[in-house]
Amino acid sequence: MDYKDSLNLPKTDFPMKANLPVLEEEIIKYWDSIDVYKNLLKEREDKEVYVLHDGPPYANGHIHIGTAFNKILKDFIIKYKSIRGYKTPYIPGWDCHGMPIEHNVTKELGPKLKETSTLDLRKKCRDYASKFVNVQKVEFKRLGVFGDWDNPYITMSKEYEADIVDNFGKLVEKGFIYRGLRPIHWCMKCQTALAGNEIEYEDKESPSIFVKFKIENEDKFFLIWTTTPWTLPANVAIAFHPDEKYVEVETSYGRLVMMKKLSESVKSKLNDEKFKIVEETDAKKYLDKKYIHPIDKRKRGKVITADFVTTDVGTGIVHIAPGHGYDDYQAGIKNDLEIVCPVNKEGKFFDEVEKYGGMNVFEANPVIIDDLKKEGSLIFSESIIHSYPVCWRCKSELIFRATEQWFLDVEKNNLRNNLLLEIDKTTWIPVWSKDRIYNMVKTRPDWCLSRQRSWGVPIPVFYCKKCSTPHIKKETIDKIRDVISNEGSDVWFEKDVSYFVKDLKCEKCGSTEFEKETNIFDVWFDSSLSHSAVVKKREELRWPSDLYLEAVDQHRGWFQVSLIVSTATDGRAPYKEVLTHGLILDKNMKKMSKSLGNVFSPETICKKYGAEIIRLWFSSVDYTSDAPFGEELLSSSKETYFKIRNTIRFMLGNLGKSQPEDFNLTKEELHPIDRYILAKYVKIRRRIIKYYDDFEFHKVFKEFYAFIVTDLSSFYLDIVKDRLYTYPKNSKERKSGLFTLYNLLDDMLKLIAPIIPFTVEQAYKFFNKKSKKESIHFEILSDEIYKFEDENILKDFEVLNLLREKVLSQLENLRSKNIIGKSIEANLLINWLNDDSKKLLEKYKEVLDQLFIVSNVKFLDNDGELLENGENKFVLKCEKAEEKKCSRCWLHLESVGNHSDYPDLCDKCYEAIKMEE
RNA sequence: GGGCCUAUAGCUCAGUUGGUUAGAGCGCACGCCUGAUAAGCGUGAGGUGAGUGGUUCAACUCCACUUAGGCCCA
Repeated sequence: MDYKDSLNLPKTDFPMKANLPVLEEEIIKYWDSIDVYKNLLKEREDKEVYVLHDGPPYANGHIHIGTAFNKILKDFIIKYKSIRGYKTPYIPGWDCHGMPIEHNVTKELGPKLKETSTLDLRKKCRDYASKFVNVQKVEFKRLGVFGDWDNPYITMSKEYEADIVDNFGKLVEKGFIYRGLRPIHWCMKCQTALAGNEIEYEDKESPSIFVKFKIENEDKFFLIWTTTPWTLPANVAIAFHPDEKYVEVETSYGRLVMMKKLSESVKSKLNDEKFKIVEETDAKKYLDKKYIHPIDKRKRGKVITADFVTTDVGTGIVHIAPGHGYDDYQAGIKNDLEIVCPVNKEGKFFDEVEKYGGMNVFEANPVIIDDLKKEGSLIFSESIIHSYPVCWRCKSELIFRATEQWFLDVEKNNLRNNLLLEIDKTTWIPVWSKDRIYNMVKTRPDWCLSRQRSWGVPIPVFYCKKCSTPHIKKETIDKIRDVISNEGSDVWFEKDVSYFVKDLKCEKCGSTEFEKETNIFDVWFDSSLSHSAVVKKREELRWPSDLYLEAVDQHRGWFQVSLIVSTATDGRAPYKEVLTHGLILDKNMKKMSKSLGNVFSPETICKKYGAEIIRLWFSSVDYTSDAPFGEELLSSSKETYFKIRNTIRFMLGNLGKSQPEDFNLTKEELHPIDRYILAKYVKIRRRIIKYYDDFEFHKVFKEFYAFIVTDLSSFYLDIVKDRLYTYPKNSKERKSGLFTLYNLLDDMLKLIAPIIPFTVEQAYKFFNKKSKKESIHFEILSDEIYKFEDENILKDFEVLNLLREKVLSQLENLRSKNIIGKSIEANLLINWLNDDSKKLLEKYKEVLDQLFIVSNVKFLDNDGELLENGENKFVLKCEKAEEKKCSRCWLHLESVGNHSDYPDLCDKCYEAIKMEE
């Protein structure tokens, strides 16, 4: 007879197949329909606030896997903190101004650019940014990220722009802002200054030349080395290394001074038979000497020392042009040199420059070399390949060019030291990231705030039309701020000076005619102020933030600029803790790039696999270093997901339609194996909570998944299913199992909710719970489950599990000999050899057959395998069960045949059948 | 060229202050079950710890260098 229908087999509508791409879309619609973000905050109204402030991605293009990684990591934290009972407002933001957008818009315009007014261009940029804000918003939401998507912060909003101007005013008032002439990277094609992060390096071929500079009133020459001949017209000095030895050498070209260490290399390059060292000296000997300028023979140059002088290539003496190099500039400041910059914004020499006026600097290179050759001062020339800065957008080669710019002075008011102190006070995860940003801040130059562009917030300064003196006053800036706060920053390009401020008078010349600054702020200045424009302004947030979380490149970027402005204006860091994650690389740990074709869009993956699969993968990798990503890797994530999902489904299926009140038991009434699995779970859960608190998601993932696989699927669930299927429906044994499943599932769903929010939401719908909420994410993960803590039972099971291992291996042995198939076809003969073992076996004698999933466990002397572990000593042996098989539970038991109305049933199954009749 | 980081099985990760034979899960191979079934269970094979050298009785672990890769800066 087939008793299958009399069993309590699992039954649930929670589907085995997830069909995540569709399911997720549906759940997102559901979340929208219940306004999950707002109502979650409402649920936590009176709770402590946790502020994770979102760093704004750039509103340019679709999101990529790296952006997704960052947002999902943030979402892990937001959802975890929330389910632990914090109120977690999360305001996503977008960085909207800046060069890349303007560049793209400019490119789209093509030749039409010339007819486009600044205002029109800005309008197009604004539309462009808006478009991608909306695109990315949808893409982020699709990943399951909770946030205030209806009210994000947008750096091009009026309020935000006004706040930028406001903070600039504060910085001006405190004296941090100055206007200075300084060499900066200059793109002559884009005609703009570039910030450090807008520069790339490429290999370039440059001339490398040795030029002799005649020492004044002596028949000797300094032999200098340079790779930028075009900077020679701007030469004002030459530099020796302070600690190196120098030599004077007789050559066919006269008596030359050079570094001793490099003289051999110079000799071989010159291939000069006359080459002969005649005197050994050092830099000091030449410091008060002058030399005749290589281009303008009327001028005289100075001799200085500098430690940046290269000692392994060249001649050991370098020419210094403070207007055309950063090191040179620093040396110039130190030695009080003139900053000469005879090059215009198109990269051409000023017309006044003799011979080379109007010539492009790179075109001038060969001409200058030729001239030097003609007059005999060039004594060697070759080509070298070196890495050279290029513009990040147009890829054309950059030059250093001294121009007037607005700067933020990092030394003012002891700012640099304060930054370092603030870095020290902040918690950095991982710890090394503190050293990284510390070293960067320690050596960083002043911040060049101005950009010669259109798409950005204008620098609120006026210039006297007559004498060009800048008018930069807090009161004026505040007035400009008020106008922008009402009308947006476009107004700067629309209206005259008088619209912003009346009765202005030049402090210097008394003129009342002014014009507006045409430069805009570096886009990093915009995002640096989100701590003010967002965290301080939004009432649901609290300043300073608890956490900033961005990729490792933001040590130079957002982490640093935010720290600078916040410390300058508010005297402290805008964050208490900073988490840095690595980047997503391809499966071979190579950088992703379009040209290599190894780029994945999150959208495609969501469509094919689902966001949960990406989330699961992200949770499994250690984000402190870079992580690989590729479609192949996703398949392991997929397997993992199915295992978790199926385990949840099995638990839901066994709980079926039963309600919690159907199996209300006390801890003491529980089956020992149930008490054990709960105790085991508690132990693992404590660790998981700690990992969450430390933001170590890959450990959360690992512990959780290992529990699912090792403790639940292959151990507990495999054991308990016999009890759930075959025991009388209302038996205590069965209730105990249901009670356990219920408590485990209830806690586990909440525990893993931050990682796979969609799946737990779906499971929650099929889960019969008392007092259910609209969403599982409204629930709070309390520590109530810790009441099942039980160290003693864990200790007992350490030994029992060793026994189980032995039993399994013996069963496998029988199976390989075709004596048994499944394990319940066998019996275990076991005996103790000492008191501890006896106690243990007697304590659990009722459940050992279940634990080992065999038909009978018999305490008999036997000739089996010896197991010795610490205080315990057993001998055990498995053999085929010869008892009759119960047709219902399939166990081989003595009691089969006891009941004449059901001769093929054991006692327990007989009882179960009778109760149902 | 400088600062910081990474390197343990095919994959993702563990490995306490240096101390037995370097662990886990997945994947893979083989077997079992067919009452979780596009599931479940068991067993097994996989490692020159990136490389070289050093410190030590003892190094995956500490030090130096090298290689490969990443970020940032020049």
